[in-house]
Amino acid sequence: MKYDFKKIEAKWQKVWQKEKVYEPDIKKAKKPFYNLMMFPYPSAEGLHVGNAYAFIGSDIYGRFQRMKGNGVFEPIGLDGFGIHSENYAIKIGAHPAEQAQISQKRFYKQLESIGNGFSWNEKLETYDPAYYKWTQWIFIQLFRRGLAYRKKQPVNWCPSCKTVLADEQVLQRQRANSKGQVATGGVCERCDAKVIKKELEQWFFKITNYAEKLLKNINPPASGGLDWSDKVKIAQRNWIGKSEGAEIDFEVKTKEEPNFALLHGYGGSPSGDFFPWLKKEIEKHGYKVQLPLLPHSDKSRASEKEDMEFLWKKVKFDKNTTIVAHSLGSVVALKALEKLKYPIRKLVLVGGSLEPKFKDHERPFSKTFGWKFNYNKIKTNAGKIIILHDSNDSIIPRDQAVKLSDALDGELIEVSANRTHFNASEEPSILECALDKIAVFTTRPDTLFGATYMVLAPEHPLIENLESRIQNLAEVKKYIRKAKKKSDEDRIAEGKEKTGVKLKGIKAVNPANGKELPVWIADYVLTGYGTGAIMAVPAHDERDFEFAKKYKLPITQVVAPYFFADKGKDAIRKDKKTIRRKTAYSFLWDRESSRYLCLDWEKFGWHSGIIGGVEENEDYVKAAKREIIEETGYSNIKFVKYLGKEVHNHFFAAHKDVNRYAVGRGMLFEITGNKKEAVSPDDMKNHKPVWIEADKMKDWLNLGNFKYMWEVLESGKECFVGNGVIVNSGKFDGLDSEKAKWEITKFVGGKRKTQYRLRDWLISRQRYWGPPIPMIYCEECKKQAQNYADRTQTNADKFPRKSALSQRKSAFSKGELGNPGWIAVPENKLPVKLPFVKDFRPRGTGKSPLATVKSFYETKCPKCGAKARRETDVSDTFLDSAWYFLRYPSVKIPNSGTKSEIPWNREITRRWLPVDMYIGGAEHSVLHLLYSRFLTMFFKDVELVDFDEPFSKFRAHGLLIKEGAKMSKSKGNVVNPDEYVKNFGADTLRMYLMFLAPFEQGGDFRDAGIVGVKRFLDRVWRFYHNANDAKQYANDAKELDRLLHQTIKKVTGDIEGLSYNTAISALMILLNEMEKSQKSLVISHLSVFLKLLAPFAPHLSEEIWRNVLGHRTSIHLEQWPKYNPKMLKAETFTLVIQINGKVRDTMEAPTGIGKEEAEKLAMGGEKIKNIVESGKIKKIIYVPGRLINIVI
RNA sequence: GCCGAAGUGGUGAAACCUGGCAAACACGCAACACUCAAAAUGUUGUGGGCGCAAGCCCUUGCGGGUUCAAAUCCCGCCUUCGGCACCA
Repeated sequence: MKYDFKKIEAKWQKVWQKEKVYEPDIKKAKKPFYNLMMFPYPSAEGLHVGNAYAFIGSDIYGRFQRMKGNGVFEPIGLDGFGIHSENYAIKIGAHPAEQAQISQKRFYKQLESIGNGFSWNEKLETYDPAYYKWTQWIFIQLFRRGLAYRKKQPVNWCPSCKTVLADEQVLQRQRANSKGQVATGGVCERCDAKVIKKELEQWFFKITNYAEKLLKNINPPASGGLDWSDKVKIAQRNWIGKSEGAEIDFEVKTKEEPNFALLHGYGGSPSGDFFPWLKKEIEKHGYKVQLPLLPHSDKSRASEKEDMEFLWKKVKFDKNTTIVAHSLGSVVALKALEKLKYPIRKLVLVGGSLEPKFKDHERPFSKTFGWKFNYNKIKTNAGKIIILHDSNDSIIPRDQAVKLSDALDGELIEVSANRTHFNASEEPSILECALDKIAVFTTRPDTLFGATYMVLAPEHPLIENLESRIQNLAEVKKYIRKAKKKSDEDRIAEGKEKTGVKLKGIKAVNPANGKELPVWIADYVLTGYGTGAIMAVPAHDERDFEFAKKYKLPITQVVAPYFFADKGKDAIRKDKKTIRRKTAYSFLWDRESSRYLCLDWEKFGWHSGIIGGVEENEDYVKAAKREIIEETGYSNIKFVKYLGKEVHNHFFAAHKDVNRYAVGRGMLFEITGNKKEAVSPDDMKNHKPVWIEADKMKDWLNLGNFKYMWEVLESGKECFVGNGVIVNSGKFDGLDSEKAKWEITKFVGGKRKTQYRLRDWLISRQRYWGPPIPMIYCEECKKQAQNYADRTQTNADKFPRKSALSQRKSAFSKGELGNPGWIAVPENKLPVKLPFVKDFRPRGTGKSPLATVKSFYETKCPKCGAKARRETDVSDTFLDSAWYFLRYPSVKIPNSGTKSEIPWNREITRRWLPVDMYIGGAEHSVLHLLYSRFLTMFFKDVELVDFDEPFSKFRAHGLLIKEGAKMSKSKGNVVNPDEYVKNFGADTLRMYLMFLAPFEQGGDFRDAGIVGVKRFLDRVWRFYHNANDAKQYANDAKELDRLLHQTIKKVTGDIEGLSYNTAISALMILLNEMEKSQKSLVISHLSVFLKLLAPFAPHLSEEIWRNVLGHRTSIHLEQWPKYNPKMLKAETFTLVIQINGKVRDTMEAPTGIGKEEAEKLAMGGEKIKNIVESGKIKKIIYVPGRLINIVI
């Protein structure tokens, strides 16, 4: 009988579907096991063999788990919404909606043909409105809770295709520029044009809110944590990129110094509240302060006229004036600004109010201070405006502060004052607002004293505020414009060379030492990270060093490499005193022979360069020169360069019998002639000069400081980024730099801060083929929302809930308040269906093609009914796939048991999730998995699920290549699985793919190899048809039994570890043996082998199981064989006999023998006897059950 | 530059976690059997060198170390592949 795989495979695929072999009872399944494989995005070219490879590997695992008695759920679906599918449609000139239907059909057919045990009942497609309805719903949930927001952000733009590109569509290319520097740059996937940046306003998800949790959960306590491969965990950890450091404020100084006018409040005075303190603090900075006693301090006299007349007469305002006004003083300040004929520098309103509405206060003001203002006038005159509000203010309600900031377009800063309404005698937040500051994030606050300049990102907001005081504004603006538009291609032209422009007229003050620093803007500082500004410490940061060198900025060392002997012969001795000495270290170079003159301190075991003390009237170079001549005699020498900066070395100097603390510098000298002086024998006493070859230096030198200097010489890296001892930092000198970090931070009033590299998730795509973002923009609601807008994010929750304001606030969700004008589509109006647009191709406008469909975007505001406009962007494909695993089990089950409709059934979700085994491509180990984890955490927080990690176990499959090269259409080496299914059968293809290499490693598909597996299956087929009467034979074959049990053990373990290749090889070995010993077969051998084979070759094994062995039910529902540990052991083993670790003989020995018996056995052999006789036995090692090693 | 993975026959690979006969299992190749012949199938052989042979020597990218014993553990280097890339 012939193995007719075509017939067999088609037959069983149908039967399986009919018998629902692979469909667990979703509601009741016992031991539910969710076996998930990342769903593919389909193209009409059909299933790639890489997809097949991954799916088969996942399926084998699922089948194995099913036979282990689990209710396995193995769903399948298509990720056909999004950019990949759209691009494919563009390429072949089809419409994605129509193409999706064609691709879907083909894909499902192909997926069926490879024989996977899918639950076909639960399939889903991301472009199905029934699915993306929920994708939109999820967007709305995030929006409501303030986790979806709008922000301007540069996007990738292809000027040739005139379209926005997703990051994945930008290919990184390495190119060399004209200078020969190599850099990478982005080019368009489709047309190869250089990609530039363009700014657009987009939707983002605040994944950064979960940064810490995303990081922490990766490395959970042993109890039920994430079983993921380390590689993926590390990749995620790097992506999140946590770093701890400090935020430190630098004060900004301009040529024209500011002066201050402090205006107290009602009933206050220059000696009340924080005013005396504030005046003193500002004066400390050397600025002039005016602090008048205003007429309104006397309640009865409060009036506009009087206050104003007083101000004009007594207080001087100019363009450098900063007004700080407290409480009712704010009203006076505003009126003054309205009348002023020129703008001032800055206005700080502390606990101020727009209208004379003071809570719980008697109000003589209504008549005297019921003023009206011309806000536009005030805005232009006030310069920068800051509204400082105390979140616990008992006098000024918060809505007043919000209104004030709205009316004036001011920056609202909400803090917790030391006393309510800023009534304490010291209020540091006021000082911070009054002075101009640049906040900086650094992980090295210990190097603060070495900050010699400051750099702002080109987009830094402060630049705008300082505009009037920047003397080279035109140049600066030009740089900013260029930087913003800068494409990666431009970067290539520049190499990685840093560029920047100095802000002339602007200085910053180093808070550690009060020194004035120049301020630069440069695009090597990124807007999106930290505060968008850095303190530059060129001596200890390579980037800053490079920049400082290019622009000739000062470099100050503040950390010295520190070498401290705490053990060994040079260890500090407590009984000796420590002598500090300035020391010159040098290497003398002989260019011709490429050797260096060093010192060998034979008695002390030191290998060093030339060492010498620096005398009072000498500098390092002079001292080194003198020392070289004294100690080596060479006098024709020339100084070449310093090797790094100061180095500290603390050790016990045996030759002088003291502890020495040497502070020194390394230098390189070169020999210029062969003149040599005599060296006094006294100088030769402790050490003698030796010449060392350049390539030996690294190994020869054995003192830390010299090793370091040699490294500097070799690498040319003068910048020291390591830890060490603090120098040039005032009272912190001598401290360990690691310890100094937080002491210096504290000293300058900095804050400890944790930064993450992770950025918020950009959701908007200006494309067609995706779920429309379910948002509507309404001008009417914008005004409403702004009135109550919560401008501050930090203290929003502190605000008392019971107040009338918060009740009114509840009319708007957090998202609506944070994004005034944006209203979510009501849930019962979902889905927002993607309209059919004939010309769906991306436009050159930076807008989605949906923006051309009037009937789509013209709508009414669901909140107020006014005319409104729908969002026309669609969401990122990653959003579709970030939650599909939650949907699968609930696809066919309408939700139940919950009040409001949600995308999944809670009970079923509880039963099936988290996913027990998730297999997918390594290329998704960062983004897809991170996004899925983020959404799951969010769902947990809003109580939609009760777990916060979606995938308990994840493994990445390897990449399948063809004949040693990546498969690609341009190479014409793409393998079409259909062909192989047709020619060899699905079972053969399955086994071949898995046999190639470990599943997690990936394999090399070579046509030649597949026949081996085909032969194997042919042999299985023939074997079973010939061995039909095996049951006649007695069970007398111990050897075969043992192999059978060993194979069960091996295959079981290998499948668990995804080592399918070795599992298959074990099956081959077993078949070989069974064929050889047909006579000793029993029926149990036949079933066991077949069951072990079943996950790999499901059709063949099913056919034999039912039609040859005569079973009625599917083999795939059978119990997985168990091995008997007792059956694994043999009665004899091969004793390996080694002489000196080399195998000389082997012999069969009974399993349990001890050392003596083994020895006797070994010596018994002629061969061994001969060898042993020639020498004396030193030692005998016996490894029970394995070998004996005789050492002679 | 940083992070990660990997280097073993003509080829895919196994043994690496847990040190103990390196190359399992397959492909390919060679010879033989069956055949008029071929295909298919089967049998045998197949890391390299020396040898008629028994046997001996060498061999897991390179160099060192630990050990009775190293592909396996440790240190240093080289090469290839993958990811990130001015993250202060």
